[in-house]
Amino acid sequence: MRVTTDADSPPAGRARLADVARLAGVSVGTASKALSGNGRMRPETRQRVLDAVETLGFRPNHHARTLHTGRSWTVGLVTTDGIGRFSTPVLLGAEDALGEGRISVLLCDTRGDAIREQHHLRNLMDRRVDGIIVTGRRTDPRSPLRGVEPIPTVYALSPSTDPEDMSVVSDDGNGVTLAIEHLLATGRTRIAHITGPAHHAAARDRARFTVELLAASGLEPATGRVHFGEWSEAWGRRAVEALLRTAPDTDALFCGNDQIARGAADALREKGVNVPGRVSIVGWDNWDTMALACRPPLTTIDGNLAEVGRRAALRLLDAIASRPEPGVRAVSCRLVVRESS
Amino acid sequence: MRVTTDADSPPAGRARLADVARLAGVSVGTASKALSGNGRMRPETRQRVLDAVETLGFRPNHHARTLHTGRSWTVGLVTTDGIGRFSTPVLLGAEDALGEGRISVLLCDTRGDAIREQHHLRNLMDRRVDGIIVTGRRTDPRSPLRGVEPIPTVYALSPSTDPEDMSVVSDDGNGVTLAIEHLLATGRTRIAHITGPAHHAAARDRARFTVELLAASGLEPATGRVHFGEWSEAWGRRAVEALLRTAPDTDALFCGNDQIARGAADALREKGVNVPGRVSIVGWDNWDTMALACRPPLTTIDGNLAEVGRRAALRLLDAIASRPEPGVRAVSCRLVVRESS
DNA sequence: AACAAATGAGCAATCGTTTTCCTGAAAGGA
DNA sequence: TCCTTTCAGGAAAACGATTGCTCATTTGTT
Repeated sequence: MRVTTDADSPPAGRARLADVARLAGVSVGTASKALSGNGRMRPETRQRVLDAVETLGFRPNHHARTLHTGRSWTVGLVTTDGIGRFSTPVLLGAEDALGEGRISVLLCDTRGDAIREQHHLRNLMDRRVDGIIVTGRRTDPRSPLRGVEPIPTVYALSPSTDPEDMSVVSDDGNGVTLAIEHLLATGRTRIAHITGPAHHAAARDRARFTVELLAASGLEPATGRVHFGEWSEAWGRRAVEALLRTAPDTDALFCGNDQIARGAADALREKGVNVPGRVSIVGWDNWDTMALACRPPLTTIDGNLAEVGRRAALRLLDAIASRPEPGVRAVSCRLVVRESS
Repeated sequence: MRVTTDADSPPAGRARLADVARLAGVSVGTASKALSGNGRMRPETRQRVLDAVETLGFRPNHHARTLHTGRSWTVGLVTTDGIGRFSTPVLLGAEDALGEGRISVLLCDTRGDAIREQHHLRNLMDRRVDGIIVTGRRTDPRSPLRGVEPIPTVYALSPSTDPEDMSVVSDDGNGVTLAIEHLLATGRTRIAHITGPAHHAAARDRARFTVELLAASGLEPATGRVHFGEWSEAWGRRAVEALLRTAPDTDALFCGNDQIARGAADALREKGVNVPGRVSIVGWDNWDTMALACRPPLTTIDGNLAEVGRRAALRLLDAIASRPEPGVRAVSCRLVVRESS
């Protein structure tokens, strides 16, 4: 209930377009046109409206506008489980790119729960979001969202299993290439690959690319096989200990993530093996708290996750402007050379 | 432009309340009342409406509702710089508590830029958010938001400098008490405190509480003073090396965060000093990748950051329901005992 | 049986913009 | 001078729900 003492008194609360119009001596419609730049009008009229906007501190009501135009200038950001180390940069990259487009982000954390996901999706549809970005912490493909048909959706980091959907991922093949070529270029040939659990796509893919790429140079992994394990420092240490026994002539370690790499570096140092003198190490993720704290600081592959988020947002904006381009796009990785190689 | 072939045909696109009403054979107003439970009506009438809702898959338009009622069921979550290790759990805790209240979260990352902050605030006001939660990555008090007067605001993690604002923080004093009492209870008396830079409130406050609490037991820090430095492992290592020279009889380290603690643990191990045999270590943050990967796993103080977020959200909900309770509330910490003590 | 009270349901105003007509008036051309 | 364009600006209909008010019916009371 807006309180006004009489018809022409200054309005209580926030100024409405009607107040602006009255002050400028024009109709509401004209005021609207003056602001949107749609209708034609005398420059001085427009200026009067603009001045009135200034004096009253008028800001248009977002919901009224959305109600009429159907565009909410909002996108839903659905994170599959928690907001972790991987989804955070994606999320920030997306928020950044969307902010440029004056679009706001509704955050939905599903905690990996399908019920909660459906719940959030209905909410997003009720709020008439212009689009949805889905991101998870793993690179394993995920099943597409259900029941959001008319709303453009982009999958970031974890691609959709449906190739007709839009997905943006980090290019693991490219990352492997950067790492292996760097090691070969610095004269290493007996390269071991230590990585995470085989049931993670990230581990499997990187391992496969590694083996293929080594084979292309007539090489094979130092121990003849890839070492799957966990994404932990402890696994890195254990793997190195085994490695020093089985293949003591190994001259480089390519690790599936920075934690494994750091564990490996620690184990080597404690065994008196010089890094990078006798063994080079390359990690993956460029996770600063690991890579920089490592002794020596880690050479590592940066998945450019913020860029993945940015690109996902840009594709979403394209799709919203109805230029749908389905398919998976991969963002190149970056090799960050530090002292471990 | 909604396309209908004739007045009574099923509507294209999403169902509106008008469609529900027509199907149920009642007026729009009655249908609305049937759903909100506000008006009185014959049970069978209500049921007809409910059935129609079901058949049409009707979901109310959020913006239309907000436009009329003024409540958007949305809160803005403003993070001061990035979304880091500290703001993430706060954010998740808040999102969780707000989700219970069927409220959505608009994410605003200011990147520490005042211009961007103002920009986001105006946006939030345009969207008529019901409330705002402000969070940062430091515990240093921050200046209150400007120009959001009528909107309830809660500061999480970094309190507002204005005591009349609502703030929720982690209780550093309590954390220090837990840590020191644990060390004393396990027989340690020559306790050193190694922490971050003195220009961080987190470092200063924890140091002050530590000195006070030791004094209360007739003790003083092992070296007679607190060691300020950085929040890094490297500083932890350096500090320990200095400590072993100046005060070799030190029997416990209380570190300002887990990174320092981990660095300290590494340095001690490498000097052949047994942990926890000869020296106990307690860290702060319970940051799993540090605390669990540490050798030995770290005893540490958990700031319960998710709970800080939850409590901030709950206070905000209270304030929205117009029960304003200004002031700073502190969330207790938790001592997580592992093998380093 | 007659009148008052309670109840069920509809009408229409409202929220604040956008946008589509539509109307005068001014300007231009013959 | 008269007729056709162009132009400025207004009136009003959306957009989709909520809610106060009104008006018939029932129901209840002597």
